[in-house]
Amino acid sequence: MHRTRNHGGIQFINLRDRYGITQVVISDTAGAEVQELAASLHNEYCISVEGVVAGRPDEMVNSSMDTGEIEVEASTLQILSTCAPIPFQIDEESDAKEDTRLKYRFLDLRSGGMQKRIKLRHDFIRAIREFLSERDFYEIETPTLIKSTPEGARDFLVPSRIYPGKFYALPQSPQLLKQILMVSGFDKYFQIARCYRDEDARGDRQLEFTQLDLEMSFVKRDDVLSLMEELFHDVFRKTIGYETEKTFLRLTWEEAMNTYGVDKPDLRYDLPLQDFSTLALEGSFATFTDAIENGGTVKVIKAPASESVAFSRKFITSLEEAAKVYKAKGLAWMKVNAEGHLEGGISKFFSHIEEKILGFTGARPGDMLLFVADSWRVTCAALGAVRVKLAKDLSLIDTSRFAFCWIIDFPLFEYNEEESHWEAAHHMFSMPQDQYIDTLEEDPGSVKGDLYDLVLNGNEVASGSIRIHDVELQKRIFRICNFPDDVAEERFGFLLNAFKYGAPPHGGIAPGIDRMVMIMAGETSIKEVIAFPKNTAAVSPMDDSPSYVDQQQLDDLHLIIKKDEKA
RNA sequence: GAGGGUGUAGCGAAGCUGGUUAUCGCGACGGCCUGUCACGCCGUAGAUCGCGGGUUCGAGUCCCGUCACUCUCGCCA
Repeated sequence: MHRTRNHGGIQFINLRDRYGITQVVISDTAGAEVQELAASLHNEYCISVEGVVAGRPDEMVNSSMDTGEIEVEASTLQILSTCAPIPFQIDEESDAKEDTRLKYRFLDLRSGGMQKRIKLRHDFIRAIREFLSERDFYEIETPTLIKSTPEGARDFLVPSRIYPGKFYALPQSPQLLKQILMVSGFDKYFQIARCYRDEDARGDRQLEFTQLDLEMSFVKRDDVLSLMEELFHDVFRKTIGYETEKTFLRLTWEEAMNTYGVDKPDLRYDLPLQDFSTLALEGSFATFTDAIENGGTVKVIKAPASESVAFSRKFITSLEEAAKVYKAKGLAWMKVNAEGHLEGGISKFFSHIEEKILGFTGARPGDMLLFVADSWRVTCAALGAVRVKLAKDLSLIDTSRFAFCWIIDFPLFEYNEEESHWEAAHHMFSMPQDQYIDTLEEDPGSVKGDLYDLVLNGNEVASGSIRIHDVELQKRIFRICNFPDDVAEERFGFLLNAFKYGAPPHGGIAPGIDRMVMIMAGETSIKEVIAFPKNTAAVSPMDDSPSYVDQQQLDDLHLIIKKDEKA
């Protein structure tokens, strides 16, 4: 029972189920007994009503309600279950704090919004299964108790009762198993796979999450990309009636970093970054020239004049704060005044090349230019953050769009300063691009991989690659990543062994289901599309996991708990 | 590991520079009401202001500490 309105002689009940709300009328015709029982009803009771569905009198039609033209004239009423006082009201969207919503998730899930999002998630997964099944993919389950392999994130470990001191790990993804399925001849595989990574949670990250895991044999990069383009075109149309582009824009990693400052650009707005280094050298602003002499880069972004937001000191400071999060030391600026001249900020260092700057940036009266000078990485990241904040604050985001793009040609390796060795930027099973294969070891940092990410509205929603299927090449990659042959053999021997037996070339991708549904639902937290999520402290407030276990369970698992130093 | 924000009744909020009995809406409880649909009207109860300490004649308000939640950096291929 959603709500009731008792007028003494007549009572209305809004009866709610998964499909919506229908009005029940309790009037004289129901009889005194039913009327009396109805008067005792409270919100969220579970009730059973029998009666006649009838059209409402003309003037009583409620046009704002799907079922507003009819009502049920009750003849019998039964209380199936009463309800304790509820901690928050159940409406379309709950206004309770997230913590409270999670503690009483069974109530929160009754809200219209949660019901819709869970349905959307179901529809999305169903459409994916249908699309891929029609294309001859097999859905194959892989184990959730696997060997712990060093792949990047921390593993969740499961102690073995039978083998003291040995552990299973929960998969960070079915990566190695799906590659082995390729060796086994299942050349088109997918799975709606749960993945586990023991790292800190975020708004768009849970420690367990769901991927569409997918792999194909005998494919090149473009085969995977075009399959995904068709898949999402089909699935978006079927689930939310949105027509995506037939093909998605492709940017190289370098292009994306240079133009948008991130490897996951939001293309619902433009606001490109421009390289200002050449012009900076013509000016006399020491911060810029110093940065360039130290091998750095100066970049500029143009903030278009806004009617609603003044480019005040306070506003610029808030942008500078955004830049500083990404290690920029500051944010330089200049404005174009009504006469079309540069003024304020650092403009005095550049007055002699005003024309060039205005031409280069296309800045018009009322616009503002914002600069960061630092190492290439810091400059890109910091100004990229400024770009995102500008788009939000100046309301430049077209929220009706779903803007997909591919990011390709990622670096294969990055250097781990703390541990002084190279490691895989993506994972160690991705294929280097052909032109680098002979000389991998000479300059790992310059090697581009056959890697691709799918980006949607500024979120990384899928990541994949063409894989290595050659034992020797795989071993070379392991060696570069500080896994000598004996260690690699111990950790990944089963994969190397499989590759000895006629492994086909293969590649795949893994779109994140939670994130995609989140974006489709217009939400900014994946908790809104997960029935039972955990909070940022990795706790489930409803069942209070994680929890302590009995000593007997620990004994069975041969575990001794070290006393916390703080305790 | 680090930074920002929040914490006042079951829920959501207000409470200005410290000053009577901590305010409002929703909800709950009791009553009235025959066409409502966020029904309406009358009434009642409900708060150690997250917790601990300090400053003060006096603390929801100021200071220190601490806990919880949340966002972000790190981390997460």
